[in-house]
Amino acid sequence: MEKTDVYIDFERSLGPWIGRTSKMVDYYIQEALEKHGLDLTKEQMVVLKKVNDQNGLNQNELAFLTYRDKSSLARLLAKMEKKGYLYRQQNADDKRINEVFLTPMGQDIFQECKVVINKIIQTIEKNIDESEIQQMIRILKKVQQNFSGGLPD
Amino acid sequence: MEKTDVYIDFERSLGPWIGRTSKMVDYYIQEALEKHGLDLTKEQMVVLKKVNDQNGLNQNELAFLTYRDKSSLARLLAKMEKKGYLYRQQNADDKRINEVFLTPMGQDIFQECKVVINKIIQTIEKNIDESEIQQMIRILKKVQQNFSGGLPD
DNA sequence: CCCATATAGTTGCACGTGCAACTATAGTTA
DNA sequence: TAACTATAGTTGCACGTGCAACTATATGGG
Repeated sequence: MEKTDVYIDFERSLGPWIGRTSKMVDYYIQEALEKHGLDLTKEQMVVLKKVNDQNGLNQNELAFLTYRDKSSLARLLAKMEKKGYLYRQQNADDKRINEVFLTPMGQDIFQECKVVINKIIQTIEKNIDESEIQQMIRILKKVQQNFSGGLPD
Repeated sequence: MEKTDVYIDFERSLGPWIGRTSKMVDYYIQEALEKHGLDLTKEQMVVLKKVNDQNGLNQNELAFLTYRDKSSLARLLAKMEKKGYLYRQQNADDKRINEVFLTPMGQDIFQECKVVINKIIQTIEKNIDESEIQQMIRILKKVQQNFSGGLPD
């Protein structure tokens, strides 16, 4: 390679490491959910947890809080509603709004889910001490801030 | 919340931070590619780079090296072949094998791509010094190792 | 030589994604 | 009240994903 060539060392940079680790975390979560016999995807789990924590949120709020497009959220809700985990209730004052609630069945599923979530957290953070976790989160925040300014020209 | 309740603080744990940052990185890359007028997705870029670095890999190797299922890879290749970025050549000795090569057009696209990749690396790592990057990669490796043992019971 | 097994690649399926266009309702202003 | 605008949610589209079943070619043993 010539000196003037732009050297690409993407592998040694943060991006691919974050991406690959994220992918592994996702696989692990999916596997853990299946192993516990839960009929849930990782994405559905995130929505289930959010609805459990804050009952009655509308779809736009839920989409924002779970970092997805409102159309993606609508489709997740449709599937979870079909499985009987939650229901959408039209707001009487503003008929455009659907408020989302867990069914008793959804609440039960979430109780099971909590066990899995805790197991996941323990596995991810095994052999990593609290100071390292804080350090890591601090740097990840920096990375996120680096994108807030938009694209450089 | 009762003391006996399993407290879930997923938000303060590493998992969601890694996932969200990864998502932001992906959006950023996609945006950067579009802004440079490159008709490429982030995933196609990864494949393009790998084929550029190692010409003549077969599909299985390429799938392994880019961390995807061989079927996902096959579909990426089909799209990139259709756009004229690469071609697949059946191995004469073992007709099951396709070896993958960049076309001249694919090589040109990759040259453009390099500029974008370097811009991405710079943006991600802005205000983060080398020791922090090394620290981060060290912890991410630990997280990945935590999954290698399979699921705990 | 033939059959069983292994391997490379493809295809069908169900999942999730964002964007853009669309419907319906709400609110505001002439 | 009618018209314009904003907002919540849905739908079509193209993208990418893994798994399982499938085809075709290779290989090794009886």
